[in-house]
Amino acid sequence: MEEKKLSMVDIAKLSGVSIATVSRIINKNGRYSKETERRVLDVIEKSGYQLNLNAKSLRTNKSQTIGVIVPDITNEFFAKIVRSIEKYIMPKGYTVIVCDSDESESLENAHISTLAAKGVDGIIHISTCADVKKIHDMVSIPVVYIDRRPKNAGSLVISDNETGGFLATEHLIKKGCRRILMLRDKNSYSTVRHRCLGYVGAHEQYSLAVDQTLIVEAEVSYASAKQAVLQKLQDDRTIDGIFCNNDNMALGALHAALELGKRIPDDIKIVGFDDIAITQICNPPLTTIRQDTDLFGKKSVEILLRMMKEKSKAFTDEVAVIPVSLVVRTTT
Amino acid sequence: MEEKKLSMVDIAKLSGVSIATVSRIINKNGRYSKETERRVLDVIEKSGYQLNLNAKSLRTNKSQTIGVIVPDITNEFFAKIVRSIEKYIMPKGYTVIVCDSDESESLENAHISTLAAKGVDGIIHISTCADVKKIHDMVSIPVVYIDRRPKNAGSLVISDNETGGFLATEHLIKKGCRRILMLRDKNSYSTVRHRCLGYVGAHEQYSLAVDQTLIVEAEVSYASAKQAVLQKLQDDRTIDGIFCNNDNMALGALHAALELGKRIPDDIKIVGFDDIAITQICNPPLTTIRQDTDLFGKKSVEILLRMMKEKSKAFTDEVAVIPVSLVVRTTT
DNA sequence: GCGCCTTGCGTAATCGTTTACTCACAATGC
DNA sequence: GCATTGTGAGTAAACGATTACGCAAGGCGC
Repeated sequence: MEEKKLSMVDIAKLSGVSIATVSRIINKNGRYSKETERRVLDVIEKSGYQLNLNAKSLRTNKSQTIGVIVPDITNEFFAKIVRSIEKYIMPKGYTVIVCDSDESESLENAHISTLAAKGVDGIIHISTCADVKKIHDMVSIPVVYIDRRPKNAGSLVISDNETGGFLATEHLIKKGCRRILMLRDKNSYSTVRHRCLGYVGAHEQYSLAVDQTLIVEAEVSYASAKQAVLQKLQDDRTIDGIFCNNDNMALGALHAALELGKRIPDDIKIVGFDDIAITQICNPPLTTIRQDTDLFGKKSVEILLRMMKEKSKAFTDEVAVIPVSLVVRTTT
Repeated sequence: MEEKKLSMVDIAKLSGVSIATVSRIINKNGRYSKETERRVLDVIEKSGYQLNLNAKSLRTNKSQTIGVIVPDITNEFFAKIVRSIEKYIMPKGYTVIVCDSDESESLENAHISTLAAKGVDGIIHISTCADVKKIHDMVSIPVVYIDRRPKNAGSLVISDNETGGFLATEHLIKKGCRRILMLRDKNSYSTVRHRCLGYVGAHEQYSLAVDQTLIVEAEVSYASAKQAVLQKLQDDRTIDGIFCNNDNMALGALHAALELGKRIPDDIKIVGFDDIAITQICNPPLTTIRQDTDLFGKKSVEILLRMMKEKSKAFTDEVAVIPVSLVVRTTT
């Protein structure tokens, strides 16, 4: 039961070669005969030998591991991105360490510290910070920032949030809305700001004045959004459309409207953002702006791999913008 | 920019002590004076030195890291468990590597291999396998199996699924249902089987015959569940209650019923399982059996920590059963 | 037959820690 | 005053891999 873990030395002894040869065979580095290879592989197989990746990392100074930091893994949008990242980077031989920052800067820093101490080769980061300069003063690991765009971020993968905001608002306008409530996240992430810009842009394009009182803030939760919309709809009876910062909030808005006896989409039309699963399941199904989580993973992995390869040279920062699209359902 | 990473040797030199002392100070192992401690800590602070955890793990043969394997991180129930595990184990100084097995046995094995190679100290595992004997022949790491109960699992943390099935069914019976459809997951995990046992048990307790044609299988997805229920409700007009294997399926069932013009809960009553967020948001809100994800994390961490501490001695397998509770909402 | 390349291996240094031994010195007990 | 104990440190040997370097033997061209 308590068998000592085998090391390369054991394998070398058991197969009558040197440990250098064993290493070469395991890494397929050449300089050995077919015959020895077979013998050694045989011994490895039979003995159940397991390479010690810690030793390997120590020696080679690469860990074949990346860190992924997300604000909340129970948020379906983030979970889907994580899944996509794993899907694209595992075939390249990397392991992923997922960290949940719980939207807290200090936890975020703690995670970065341990990731650095573990010697991860790179990080994909959905950061809660407004400015990430401190992080880069602290550690020098390739980082790709995704979804949100903090100050001093190098490489980036973000959705085209402004266009998203524009498409949503334009859609509402074309459907006849003239008094469109914009329900935005209280936090001022770039995602939020850009969606607002799109909202304003659409108004300009269609020669509608932007009424600042129609831009309302709430927490990023169903409950808070519902509360805020209940309030606002009672204060302002002219509202005929709502564009929400994300689908959870949109759901809150939807239910607030229904609770007040509004008919959806006749009295009020609603558009969300993200295109998570509930949007198809809720009643009525929610019109929304789809973000391509698969492409998020794919692009960020692509860029990170490139950065890690060129680690020594100063890599150039890359920015990838992921297109969004309007998905029309029943709330508009 | 390209500063060489500092090691303990550098710190030792810079502060004029030996590297042993530096190590002792970092690990607070005693055998140094307050005075030297201050000096060394100062140097460390100023130089931005980062401990190399790979070297440490290599030397000590423990990695302060655990692996968590889940079938699908985008499933809110699993994501919440992961979050809870992190919450309870991070304060103990452990990092978590989350692996998504995508419900595939081979991916599961691949993950276990890398986790073993990385030298994780323990694993918390929601396994897709029916039997995990092979795994334990392969590696000898403490593992706590949670949620599902495979054959040859050692330590376990599972919900009281049978009681859950019983409570759900009893509730339906008490509300007047006599022809209760049980919509079960196609896969035959222990969770599924036990919920069925509860369903049968409640029938017996209330002297109702179990009609096998009322036990219907479907994939664990909204769409598949909806499809199956649409079909079944058209075939059998006598059905007046539905107990579903999880909330996503229950939502499918709910919408199938609504689509057929049934009034909920007047014509048909529905109960789900898990208590994920949508159950409160959907329309009408779903009665369900709540699983305590927080306790799942807490218990499994507790047991795993114990197993890791007693690694050398043969630890005794522990089984923790998490209580479930009925949450009554509007579908019943 | 001589130089030179290639192939197939082995030797030993190295990565950054931890820790078992030392050891000097001071304090304490009797 | 002498044995004992405790304190603050240093030396060096691991941990398990990778890899630069060395070397022998065989093949090849000329």
